Amino acid sequence: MRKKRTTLKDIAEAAGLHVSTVSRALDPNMRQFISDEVVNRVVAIARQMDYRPNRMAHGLRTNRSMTTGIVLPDISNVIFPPIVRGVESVLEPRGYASLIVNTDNSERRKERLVDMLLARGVDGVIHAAASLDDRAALELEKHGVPLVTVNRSVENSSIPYVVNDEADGIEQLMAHVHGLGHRVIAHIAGPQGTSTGYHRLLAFGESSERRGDLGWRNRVAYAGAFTHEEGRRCMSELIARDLPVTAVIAANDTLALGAIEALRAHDLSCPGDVSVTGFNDMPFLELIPPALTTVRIEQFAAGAAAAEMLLKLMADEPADTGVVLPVRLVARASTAAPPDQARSAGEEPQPVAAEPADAGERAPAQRRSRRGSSSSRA
Amino acid sequence: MRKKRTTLKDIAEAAGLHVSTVSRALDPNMRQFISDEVVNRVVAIARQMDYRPNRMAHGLRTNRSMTTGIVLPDISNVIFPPIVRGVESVLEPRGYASLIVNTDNSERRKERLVDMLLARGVDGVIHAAASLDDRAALELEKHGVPLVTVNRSVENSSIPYVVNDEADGIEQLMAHVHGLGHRVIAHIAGPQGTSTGYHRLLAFGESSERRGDLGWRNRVAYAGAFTHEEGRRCMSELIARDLPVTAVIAANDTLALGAIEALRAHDLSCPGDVSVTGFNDMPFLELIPPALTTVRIEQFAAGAAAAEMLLKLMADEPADTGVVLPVRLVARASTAAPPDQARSAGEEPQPVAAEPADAGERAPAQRRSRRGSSSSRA
DNA sequence: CTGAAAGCGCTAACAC
DNA sequence: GTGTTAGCGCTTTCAG
Repeated sequence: MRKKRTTLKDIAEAAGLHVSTVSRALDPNMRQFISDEVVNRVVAIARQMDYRPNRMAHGLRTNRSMTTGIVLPDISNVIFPPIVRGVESVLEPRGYASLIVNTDNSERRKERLVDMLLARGVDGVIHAAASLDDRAALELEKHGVPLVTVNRSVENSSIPYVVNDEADGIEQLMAHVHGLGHRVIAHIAGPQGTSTGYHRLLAFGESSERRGDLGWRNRVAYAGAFTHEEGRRCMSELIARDLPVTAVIAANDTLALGAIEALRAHDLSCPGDVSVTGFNDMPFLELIPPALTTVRIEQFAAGAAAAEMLLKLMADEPADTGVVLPVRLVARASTAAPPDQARSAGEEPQPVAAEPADAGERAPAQRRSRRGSSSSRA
Repeated sequence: MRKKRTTLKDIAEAAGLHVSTVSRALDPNMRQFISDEVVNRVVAIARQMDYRPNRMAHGLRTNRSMTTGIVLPDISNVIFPPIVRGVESVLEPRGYASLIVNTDNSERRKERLVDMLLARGVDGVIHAAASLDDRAALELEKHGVPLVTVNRSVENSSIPYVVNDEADGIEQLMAHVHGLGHRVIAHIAGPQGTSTGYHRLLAFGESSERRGDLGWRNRVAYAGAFTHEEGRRCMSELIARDLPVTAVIAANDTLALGAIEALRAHDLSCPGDVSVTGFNDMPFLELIPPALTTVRIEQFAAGAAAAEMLLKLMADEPADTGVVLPVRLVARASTAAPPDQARSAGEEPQPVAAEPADAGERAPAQRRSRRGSSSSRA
């Protein structure tokens, strides 16, 4: 059985004052209207009685719970915890606590969870699991709950967002592999219901066309989720299409890891036969061979920026409609010059590492290669 | 500005009933006292008006917030998210939401955060960041807030816990390396203020002595935290002691990874010169060469078990005083037979792989070896 | 400067 | 079965 908490009333009785006076004495903004003597006495008694304001009562009265919601696809996914820490780095010092929920990419679940957050009267929500047409987000908007999406955005809405520069990230990757000599480049696209999957694909297409590659559509495989398994499946699919692909831009690191696994299963090496790139720069990535070339996104900073925006919204101050954070290429070992030569089929000559073209079509599966090296016992 | 929520009063007016009647009609446990006709009407109106019970008001009245706290060292540490998911897998279906806080291993911070949880009236707390003498946990106990520690335990207290079988895990690792022929085994001990660090060291000592090794104390390096850097530092320290160590039992995976890095920096190979083991079996570990031999703990199950206990405590039902979950050895590539021969100095002959002893003392740094293989570009 | 009174939205005796 | 009343702990007019 729990001990009864001390309330303002208890303090009031102990101090021989009215509760409202005690309330004022304990409220930094109201202290000015109370004599110093009383303030000191009340504060002393409060401390001594181990008083802790009841936030539920406070919230009921003021309609502010000092609690926010953080909606994630899955906290187990390594890219989200840093976002959460970023959010809390700004919210916690301001007195907010966070209810964290995981949608597991289920829209139904998402709506249930948002309902739950609403029921608890959250003052605002950070949404890292948004889909392009996010019903739950619109529901929050409808109820006037301040909302910022982070990492992903909601299309055709005025919902403020903090996202990464997907287009620039893809462009940097494309420039990198192009510079290495690759001319036939494939894409493992992420779920098209998410802004990340969608915009990265878009950027891949635009970047391809900018380089004179109009046939890129044939070289896209669509992942249903940002998972290892889907990466594997998509890579197998690409291999089965028997195109002369020498580089694969995966929509994120997890897909890339799966893709490399599939290559290995087909006796192809990365980067010997096929170069592969990721997106996000997950922790520990540099330790997994071949160390993945990827694009680094600043998750902590994104979370912090989103929280700053949310603070403004919660205070009814004007806030940005959106922030796009810069990203940067991290070139590692999973990309290298294509096997044999760089091919070119009508493009302008490239400045970097572009050897004279080799006209013949070449299936990607033609050369035997070393397998992954990590699991043999010494 | 937020739209006003519909309240019981709104429904009461719309239905021409009293709020208390509406309250009963909406409460599954009170429905029985209300006529079906009214129940149906109320439910219909509630749905139509998008009614959502105000949990703050409910909590204020009933003294139950339907919210629990989860205290972690750091959600960014990959072993904790699965625990959280395990907890929520049982709590969420029962209507609880969770406030997650990160202590960053600071006792001061921990107390502040527990204060914050108390202020929000959490119905119970899952504590995964307990220290052996945890003031914050005792504070919670004092206030009568149901509490279960998970992963770690609090010494000399009656606080219920869910932990892993540290002793058995260490024993399995010791049996494994001993079986491979290792006789001079070191330990990188975790922080001695945590039950994991403390009990693993204890188990290392007992297991050593059971095998006739009484000199193990000289082969222990103490890490101040479960970090990569500390693992590196401790391994360097062990190397500097110039003992004929051929195997190192690190208190967890992160320390082990740091240790392997230090070996590499000293031109020693793992497992060629020194075998290294971890504890926890973090995700992706099998992909990082040399794949670490470790002990797998069931984090999700631990979280779920802790939550089950918490549910009982919150319902004032009798609960276990503690649960010890079994662990299991995962042998991978970071352990192998010692270089040259297995040494033995007075122990009984070992059944597995124990070659005749080599009498000479041998410094661990004597043989040059291959370096880590992950970062070369093709 | 301090006190009195009302009420946030809900539940739980207690009436009828 | 349903209405009445009181009150959880707090803030916030309104008086004085």
